Amino acid sequence: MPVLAVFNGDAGGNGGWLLRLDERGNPATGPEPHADLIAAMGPIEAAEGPRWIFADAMADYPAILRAGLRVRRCHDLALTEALLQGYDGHAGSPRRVAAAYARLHRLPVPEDRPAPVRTNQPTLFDLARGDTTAGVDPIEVARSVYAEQLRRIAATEQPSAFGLLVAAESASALVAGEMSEAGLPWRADLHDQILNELLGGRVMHGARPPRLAALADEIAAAFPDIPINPDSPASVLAAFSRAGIVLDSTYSWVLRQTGHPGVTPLLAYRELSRILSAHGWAWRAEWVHGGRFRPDYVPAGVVSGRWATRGGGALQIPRRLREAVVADPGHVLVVADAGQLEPRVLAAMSGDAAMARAAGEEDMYAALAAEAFGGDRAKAKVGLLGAMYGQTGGQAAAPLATLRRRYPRALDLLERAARTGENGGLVRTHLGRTCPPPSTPTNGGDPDDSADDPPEALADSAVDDGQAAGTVARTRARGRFTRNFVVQGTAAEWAAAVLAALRLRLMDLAISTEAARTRDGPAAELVFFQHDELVVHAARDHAAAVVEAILLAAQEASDLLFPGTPVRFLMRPVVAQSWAEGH
DNA sequence: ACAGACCGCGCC
DNA sequence: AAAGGGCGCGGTCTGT
Repeated sequence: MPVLAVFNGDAGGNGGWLLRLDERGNPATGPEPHADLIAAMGPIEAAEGPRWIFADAMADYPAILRAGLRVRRCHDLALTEALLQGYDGHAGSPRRVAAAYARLHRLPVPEDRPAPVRTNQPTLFDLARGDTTAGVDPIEVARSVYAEQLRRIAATEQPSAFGLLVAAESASALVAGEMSEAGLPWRADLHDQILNELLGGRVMHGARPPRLAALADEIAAAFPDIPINPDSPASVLAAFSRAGIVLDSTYSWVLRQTGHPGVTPLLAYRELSRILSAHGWAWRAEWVHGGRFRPDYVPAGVVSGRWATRGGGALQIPRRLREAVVADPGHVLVVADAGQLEPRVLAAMSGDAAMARAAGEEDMYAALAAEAFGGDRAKAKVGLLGAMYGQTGGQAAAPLATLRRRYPRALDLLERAARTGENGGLVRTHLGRTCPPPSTPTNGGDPDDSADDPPEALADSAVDDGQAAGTVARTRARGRFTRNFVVQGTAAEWAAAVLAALRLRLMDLAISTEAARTRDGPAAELVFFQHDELVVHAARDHAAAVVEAILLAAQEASDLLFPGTPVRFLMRPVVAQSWAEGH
């Protein structure tokens, strides 16, 4: 039986209401006010483990965690609303929905609670548009939104798939809260060691560390006729131009082609400078505390459903620095990443039997190569990646033609998605996440109101027109976006399902072991997730159980999304002391 | 002085 | 040899 938990949002208070619902979202009892909502939730979680309905788990769950409670399941109204609005062709901006919930939380609850009114309650969408009326009851609004969401989910083309998406998305919000609370183990001493080794030591704020200073001198020496600031692309372009080399960008691969002696120190400078500014001492002072790096995860922060983070650059930690991520004494890190996830997803979702056969192998690219590319693995890989990203020319062109001939169903899925996008249409992932509508030049960057605008169609007859060239380029870009969306988004769904399954298994592991929560911390907990890779921090004794849990979670996710598929989704857990070791 | 665009690159 | 998806971030540069 689902239980709606609404915090009343008063400053710093823990008060709120619980309302038990039936499976259609109708009230099963009256709302219960609680001065300490979390204290009231604890026994219910222990006894029943219900699906909690939260207005916005990303806002509500941290306080619950701080109070020492973890819940097994939830339905997140905000994330679900964004999914449903997206499904209906609206932009479904999570920001708008979040704002609606902030407003919902601020609504005063009528002292004399009226009998629940079934009509005239504003929907969340109304709230999001600011159409609220005074005197509405936030508990009843949340309840009716939930009931309405159940109805809308049931009305989708594939209700069970969409329901799975909602469950996985909601679970992601719980995982994100738990991972932020746990934090990624980060050894400051090792981080220092690496930085010192790379940069030659730490200097006063603002000055260049020795290695960077030396490289800057080398660069200057290579361009004797003109002062050069290696941090400024414009200055670099000017320096090369003075040396007789005219470039239109300073991308590393462009620079490398020049063969100029200044290139080697310049690229080395940029690489080190980036580590210093993005993940150096200043970064650590801001983001690492008590031996833990705690980024703010934003599940579904990317339109494709991938996670984003706010601050801390958590999804861009340079490989070199991963040596500083080391398990606590008596613990291990279990690192697992999904190998070749996106091409396997394509094989499974397209139902292309030949490609699925290749995806049943350990190395899918090698299998494709053996079957269709005379054993040339690189060709198979570049062709398939090009197909998923929308590359048409260059070295991908020839392999693409081969792929289209040998794996027509898989390629057809991609090309249909691209065409739909080019024609202004919307595409969906395997579970039903819908891409945002195209933005139009008239409304600039805000796609929120563009759902009814006429699509930009690809007009071949207008290609000659210089004015239309920009439109054609935008249209093609839209096609590449929708083409990639279906694969990237479905991969994100598989990964979210793995996370959801794994966190339940890890909770069970904690419960079943005596050392569920010793002074050394929990038996095992998720501490990092990045698109197709996860890290579990576990007491050494539980390493084997965690490995098993990861394998089972991956299998569970595959069975949920693609029952019976011959495609193998590889998730290879490695037990290691440091993240770097774990691959 | 501050905001926003652009750049180049880190990760997937 | 050199075209194509999604992000976040810190730096420079431009405009106000």
